[in-house]
Amino acid sequence: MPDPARKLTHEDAQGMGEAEFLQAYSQQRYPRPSVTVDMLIFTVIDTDLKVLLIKRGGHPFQGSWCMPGGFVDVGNSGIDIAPDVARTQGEDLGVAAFRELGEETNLDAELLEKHNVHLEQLYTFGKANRDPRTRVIGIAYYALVPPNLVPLVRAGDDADDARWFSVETEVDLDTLGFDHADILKMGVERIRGKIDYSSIAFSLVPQTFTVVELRAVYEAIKGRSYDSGNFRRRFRRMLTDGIIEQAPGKRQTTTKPAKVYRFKRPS
Amino acid sequence: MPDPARKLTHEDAQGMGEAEFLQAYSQQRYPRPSVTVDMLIFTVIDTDLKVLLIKRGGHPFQGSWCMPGGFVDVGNSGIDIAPDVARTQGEDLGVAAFRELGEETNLDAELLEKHNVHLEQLYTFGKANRDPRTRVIGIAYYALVPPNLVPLVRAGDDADDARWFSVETEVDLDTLGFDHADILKMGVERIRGKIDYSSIAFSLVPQTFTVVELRAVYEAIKGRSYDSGNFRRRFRRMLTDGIIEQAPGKRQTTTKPAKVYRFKRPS
DNA sequence: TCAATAGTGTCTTTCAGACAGTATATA
DNA sequence: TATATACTGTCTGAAAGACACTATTGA
Repeated sequence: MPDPARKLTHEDAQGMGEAEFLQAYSQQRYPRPSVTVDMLIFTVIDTDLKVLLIKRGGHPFQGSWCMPGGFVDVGNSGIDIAPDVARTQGEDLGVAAFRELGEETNLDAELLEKHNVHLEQLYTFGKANRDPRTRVIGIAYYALVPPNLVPLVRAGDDADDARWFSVETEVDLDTLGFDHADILKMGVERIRGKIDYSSIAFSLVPQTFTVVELRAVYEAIKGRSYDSGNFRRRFRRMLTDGIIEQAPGKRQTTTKPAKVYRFKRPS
Repeated sequence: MPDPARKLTHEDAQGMGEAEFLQAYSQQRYPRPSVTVDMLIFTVIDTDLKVLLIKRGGHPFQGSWCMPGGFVDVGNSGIDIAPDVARTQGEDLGVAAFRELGEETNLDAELLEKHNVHLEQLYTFGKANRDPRTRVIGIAYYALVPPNLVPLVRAGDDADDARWFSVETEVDLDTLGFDHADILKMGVERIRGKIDYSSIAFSLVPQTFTVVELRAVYEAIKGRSYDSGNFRRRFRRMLTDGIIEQAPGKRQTTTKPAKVYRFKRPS
C-alpha cells in the first residue's frame, strides 16, 4: 500500500480494481490552482455598449475597477478529510457563472431566466502570476442584460463600488486590475463577431422592440452606423424567415409610433 | 493575527499593507480543483479529418480511447511549504498545452514552430464529476497538424495505444472516455465555423500546396463537396488579395502537373 | 402644415452555386 | 490520340451598400 500523501505510481495502480484505485487516489495531494469565474456583464443603453465594473475593496489592486468574479465551489476536493466523509465535487462551472451573475447584479435566477439573459463562456485566462496571491485560472463568461433590467441592477450613480461604464468612452484599459483589460477586449471582439451569425442581439433589447431599437444594438456593438433602409430590409427578411414576429401594440414616441416585434425563440 | 489555516476575513485584511496581506494569504488553504489541458489533435489525410486518440492504461476508463492531456504545472501553489521557500506559480496555460502537444505527438518545439502547427484554446469543460477521481477543470485546446508531419508522429497501425481515427467513420462517440465526445463534437464544430473566416486551412496542407489539396481540406472539414471551378475562383481571389502566392515547382501527378502555392503569413 | 421619425423602392457591386467548356500533361 | 486532370468562363440568384423616396404621427 503506497503512502497516501505521495503520488500513486503506475505500478501501485496496476493491481488495483477501479474502486480501490479511486479510494487510494483521493488521498493524494498535488499542487492545484485556484479557479474563478470572471464575469463580463454587458448591456446597451442609448446606442452605447456598457460593462459592469466593481471597485476592489481589498488587496491586490485595491481601489482599481475590475470585472466581478468569484471562486468556483469544488466541494471538498483536494483537501484532507476524514476517510469516512463522502467526497463531493461542488458545482458545475456554468452553474458557478450563473450564481455569480445573480450575486453581482442582484437579479434572482427567475428574473434572469424570464428575460432570457444570455450567459456564455468566453475564454480561460491562465498565465502564471496573473494574480499575485496564488496561481489562479480564470474562466471568463459574458452576460448580456436587456436594458429594461438595468434599473434593477445594484449599480448606479449612487453606488460608488459598482457602476456601468461605457466601453468606448469611460473604461480606462490601463488601470483595470489583473488582466481584465485583455478579458474585456476579447469579450467585445467576441460579441462583435457573434452578432452577425447568432441571435445574441435579441438579448440586448426588451422582449418587444422596434426596428430602430434593434439597429441601435447593432450600432453599439459594431461601433459603426447602419443605413436605416438597408437594416430594415434585413429585418424584413428575419420576419419572412420566421425568426421574429410582430407583437401587439406600438411604441409611442413624440412623432409617428413604430411597430413592435418579438423574437421567436427556437423551441 | 488570524489563524493562517483559516480564511482571511475582510476585517483581518483591512489593516494590512499589500505585502503583509499577500504573505498572510499564501498560508490559507481553500479547496481547489485539479486543472488539465485536454488536447484535440487534428490532421487531414486523403480528404478525411482525423483525430489522435490514446488508449487509457489506467483507471478510470481503462482501455477506452481518449484525447491526450495532462496536468498544468502550477508550481508550489496551494500546498504547504516552509515560510522561507519562495512561492512559484508554474507554467502559463498556453505553454502547458504546447508542452503536452509536443509530448503526445513526439514532435519537438522547433518542428512544431517551423511547420506552423496551429494551437488554439477551444473551451473549458468543468462539470462536477466529469472525472470520478476528483474535481477536474479541463481546458481543451485543438491543434492542426499538416499531413507531411504525420509520419513523424508516434502513432500508427503498429502502435496499439495511440492512433489516428477518422472523425467521420472510425471514432465511436459512445465509448470515448470522460466527456471527450462533447469535446470532440465542439472541436469539429469550431474548425468548421472558423475555416470560413480565418486561415486555419493552411495549417492542414504542406508548406506548398495545390488548389486541389486545399480544396480537399475544406471538403474534409466541412463534410461536403465543393465545385472545382467555384473553388478555384475563391482561390484566385486569395491570390490577387495577396493572401497566397505561387511557389516554384509543380506537383507531379500521373497527368497534367499542377501549380503549387504558399500561404503568405501575415508578419 | 411642418418637423420628425417610420417605412419603401431602386441601382449597383460582390460573391456563391451550377455548369459548360478549354488546356495540357501522360500513357 | 485518348483520357484524366488542371484550369477558365458564363449565367443566375442572394444579399449588402448607397441613396432617393413616400407615409404617418404629434405639435
